[in-house]
Amino acid sequence: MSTSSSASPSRAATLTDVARLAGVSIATASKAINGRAQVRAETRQRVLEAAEQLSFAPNALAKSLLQGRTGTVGLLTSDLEGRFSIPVLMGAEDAFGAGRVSVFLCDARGDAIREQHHIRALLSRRVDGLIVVGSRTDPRPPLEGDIPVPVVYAYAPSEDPRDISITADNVEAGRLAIDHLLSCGRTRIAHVSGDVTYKAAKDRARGAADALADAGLELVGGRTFFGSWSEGWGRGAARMVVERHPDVDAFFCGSDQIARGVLDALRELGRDVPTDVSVIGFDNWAVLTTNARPQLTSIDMNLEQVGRVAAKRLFAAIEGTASSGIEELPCRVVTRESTVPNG
Amino acid sequence: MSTSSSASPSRAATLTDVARLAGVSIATASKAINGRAQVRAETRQRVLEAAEQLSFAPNALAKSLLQGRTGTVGLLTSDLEGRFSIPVLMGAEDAFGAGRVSVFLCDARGDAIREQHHIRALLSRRVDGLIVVGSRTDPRPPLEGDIPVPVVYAYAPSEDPRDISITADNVEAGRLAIDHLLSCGRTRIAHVSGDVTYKAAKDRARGAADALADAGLELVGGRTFFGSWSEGWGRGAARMVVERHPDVDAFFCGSDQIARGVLDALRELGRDVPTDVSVIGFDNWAVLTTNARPQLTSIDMNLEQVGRVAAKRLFAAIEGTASSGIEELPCRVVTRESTVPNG
DNA sequence: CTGAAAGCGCTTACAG
DNA sequence: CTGAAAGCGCTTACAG
Repeated sequence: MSTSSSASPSRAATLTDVARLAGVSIATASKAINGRAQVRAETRQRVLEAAEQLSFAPNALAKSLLQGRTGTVGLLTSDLEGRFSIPVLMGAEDAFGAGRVSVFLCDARGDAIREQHHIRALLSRRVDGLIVVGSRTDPRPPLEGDIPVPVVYAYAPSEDPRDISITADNVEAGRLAIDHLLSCGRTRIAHVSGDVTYKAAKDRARGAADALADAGLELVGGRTFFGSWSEGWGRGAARMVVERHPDVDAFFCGSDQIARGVLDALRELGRDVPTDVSVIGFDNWAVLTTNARPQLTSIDMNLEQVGRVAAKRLFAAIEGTASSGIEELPCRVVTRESTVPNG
Repeated sequence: MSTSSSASPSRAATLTDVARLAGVSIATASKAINGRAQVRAETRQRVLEAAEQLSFAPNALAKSLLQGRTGTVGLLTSDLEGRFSIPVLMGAEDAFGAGRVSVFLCDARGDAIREQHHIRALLSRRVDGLIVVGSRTDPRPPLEGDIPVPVVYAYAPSEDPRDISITADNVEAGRLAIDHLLSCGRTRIAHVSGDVTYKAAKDRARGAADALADAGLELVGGRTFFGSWSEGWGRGAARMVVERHPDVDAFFCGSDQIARGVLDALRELGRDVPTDVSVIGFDNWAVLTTNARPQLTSIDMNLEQVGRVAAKRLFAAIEGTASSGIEELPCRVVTRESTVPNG
């Protein structure tokens, strides 16, 4: 069907080419192609056929130059290999709509110089706006310098309350996790989490403590066990908790990696999940949750939704309808085999 | 330090603004800013100061329109959430250099219509070239239609030998894995891999068989055990292999997920890794390899390098220096605790 | 209904 | 060394 030969790319056709082939002026060709009313049907037909025949794709650069809008946005991240940027990016791409808005992706790799280079380049290319994605929920310094277009911060909010920031509600997520475990009939709940310097870790712990307090309970051990975001820490912490608090009946883990470690330790200690102990993870990272034994219940931060909302807010800001401040979006529980009601 | 207020974005300055402020013509301003020789030093200084003061960023759209080159490329993927696109993308971004070339990222989500929309949009934006990233090494149909710019296929090669494709050498990777196990003194080697419909799975198996044959050996069980790319399959396959072939002393796994399953099964069967049995995975996916017990030796496909080379080939093609055909890049062994020499 | 002309922001010969 | 003019590809009033 396709007779394409990528071996011999031809010069892109211009409106002048189309007009010439159709035997009209470029003004008329322009109107015909853009569906303006004042064109005779027969003429429009002739122009469209010429355009088709030449595979005419209107030069967006020329259009943008006239209209002062490019229909492009820049997406700045420092965490491409991490698992935060990608869902946000997909959500944003989704919200913009395929082809309507094009996204420049830039990874600064945590390097401030590199970030400056990228910002300069993006502004030169006249992006209509910028989305800045971070990998931690700790507020970050706003972009430096005079940015003549709207900026939205996704996942990692800006320190400046006048900026627009979209992130996940980690306090509420902590509550969700505990409420889920409570609804499974658990009351002796331990919270094993990661690096305490992360705001996300502290927020989840606070939400968990609040939810337990509301139920007249408290965490096993009286506090959150902070450590690192690793399976190894999960294993060690689980062993310690079981030894000191043999009546523990549930673990709320600060990440799926920690949860995997907890699951392994519990199996080796002869505690059945979910019969004896329920386990809930965090992040809902498929490669970890679906391969776990048993499959892992986890909290999903709906990062694609964060991206989608960020894109919408950016749109609104471009249109001049400015919101501002930090908007915290809800997380959700994804139930799998590691937690069951009244287990 | 930064007095920026992202709350009040100002209109982007133009060359006319700079020229006016410096008291020169826009032609002179242009020359001064672009380092052309024919400008008096004092004049140049004045122009540069004006530009600085106005945060002047030259309009790349206007420049591109003149020069017929945009300094942008499109990166088309269908596998953003997967683990193949991101490293390739990072490598490409790396090769292009921060700010010199900007990358439009488009995720088609496996939808042909969506892909067409993205291609149209990218061509409208006059990208200088296209990189198409796939998640499987099975050759894929080339992009449809008349693409007036060079295209490079990364990881997933094009079916058309006239196209430029860069991928990883999975046959050689199979040899590398076996050679590593042989050099650890292993001779009873099993190969547990994933979905047999993947060319990558078949290629790795072929390389493994070839390397063993060169050493006068063959795979334990006389063949590769194909299954799925999951931990569950790794666990089941390992149990089966150990039962039928108790003298097995090494596992070459088709993915790190499979390897994690194999490690778990071996531990539960009381086989020590790496003393009794060596295990090598594939993909070198950090979250799996570094959290494994013991840490997992794995094959790294150097996907960033694939991206870097793809970017270079695209550059060359844009400059008119066309290469063509499939270029297969070497993989490498990343040694960790799960394999040791003469264990 | 159709087309000549101006202009978006820039660069590049070409005069002065 | 400096500047007026043409032109990249398009759209949009404005005449005809």
